[in-house]
Amino acid sequence: MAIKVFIVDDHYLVIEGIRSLLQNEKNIEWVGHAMNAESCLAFLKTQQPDIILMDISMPDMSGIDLCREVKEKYPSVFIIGLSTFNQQSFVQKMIDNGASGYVLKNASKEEIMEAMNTVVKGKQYLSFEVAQTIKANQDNKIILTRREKEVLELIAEGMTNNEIAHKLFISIATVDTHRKNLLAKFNAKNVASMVKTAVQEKFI
Amino acid sequence: MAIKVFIVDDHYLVIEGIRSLLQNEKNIEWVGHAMNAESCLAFLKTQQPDIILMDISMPDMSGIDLCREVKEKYPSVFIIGLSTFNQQSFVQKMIDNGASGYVLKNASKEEIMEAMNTVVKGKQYLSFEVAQTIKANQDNKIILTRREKEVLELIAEGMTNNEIAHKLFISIATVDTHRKNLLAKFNAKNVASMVKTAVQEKFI
DNA sequence: AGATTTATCCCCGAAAAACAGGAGTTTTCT
DNA sequence: AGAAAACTCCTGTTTTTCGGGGATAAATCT
Repeated sequence: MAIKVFIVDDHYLVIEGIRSLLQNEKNIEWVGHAMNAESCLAFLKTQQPDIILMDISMPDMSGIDLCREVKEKYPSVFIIGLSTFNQQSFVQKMIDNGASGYVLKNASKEEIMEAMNTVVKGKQYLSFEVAQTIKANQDNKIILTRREKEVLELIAEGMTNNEIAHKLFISIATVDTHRKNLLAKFNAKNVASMVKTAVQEKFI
Repeated sequence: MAIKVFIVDDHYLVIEGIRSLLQNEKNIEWVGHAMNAESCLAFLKTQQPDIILMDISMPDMSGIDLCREVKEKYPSVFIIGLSTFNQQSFVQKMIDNGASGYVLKNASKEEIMEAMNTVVKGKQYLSFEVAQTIKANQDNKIILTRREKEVLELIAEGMTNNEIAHKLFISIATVDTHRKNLLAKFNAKNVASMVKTAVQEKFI
């Protein structure tokens, strides 16, 4: 029996690409597409595909949130994240929210087919590059505590230790300690370089 | 006579999408595709299309550079930038390097057709959203001098005024002045907030 | 229950940045 | 050639950061 595939992506070209790709595949049945989260949910009320290929960036709702919502309502539908961004945080969130796979948009036809055939069996599929990045990132990952994240953000807002202390109702000394620990964790010699990497690595 | 179209994009799905889209257009002739800059240049040695649809992000060379190279060697070929990113700096650079148009990947078939029909006449085509963003960005744009950019980058590297002064062979006082002017231009009260916006707005 | 992590607080002193305000010289544009 | 912009340098003062310490209570994990 053919695998029923649905796709959600606001990029018209990608939808066309997938459609064209799957056209000649016998064990794949294209059941439709949506260009935003809302119409995807509307479609699911009428029928459920076996697999949803889901972009992570959409106009009305992020794929991350849509993924959770779909999985809550229709647990039997398998979801494969589809994205240009090989970014560990996105992948992790998709998986956390119930996605079974993650494939980059520069994937080959074979890879996409393999991904679908894998997840439909209940297994997980991550494209090679994604798996690589995740592994690499997990090794040299900076882990911040809740409080440190708060302080980091306020520092990046341009607030002084004094101002942060008042805002968080803690002592200046405490803020200073957090600041020191942040600098150490980021291996930065001052806030300028710390904020730079923090923004680049999406901490802020 | 049909417009000869070539596409360079490392995203397989996008190539498939475009191909599928153009298939039924009578005045469009698909002459081929490449998935990286090198094979694009190789193709151009054998024949020149009327239009190249060019992704800005590619594995071996950025579309920005490829655009310049192609335009130098084959000035009669029109180039349309193709990207997911609606980012003013990219668009500007593509245009500066000789591109005649810029279209987002979530464009409709009609928009892409219009873009091609426009640029082939020698006119410029920017997709609506892109034009909007450019206009919006030009209004509240922070303009930095060469020296200020240098200093900004070194600040973000974590260097002190003293270190920067030595590196650039200027006085500490001068670095301090640049720093002051930078803070004023960014409307920031310290480097932390300045670096944050600088990174976010792609100055770094 | 014991160990680890997290969050809190404190001191000191040197270094650096931020703030204020002025001023001369060289490029660049018109 | 003249104006504007960019780059350069200066003196001071105040504020903030940064690099060392060390310490205690509470939460979390094993």
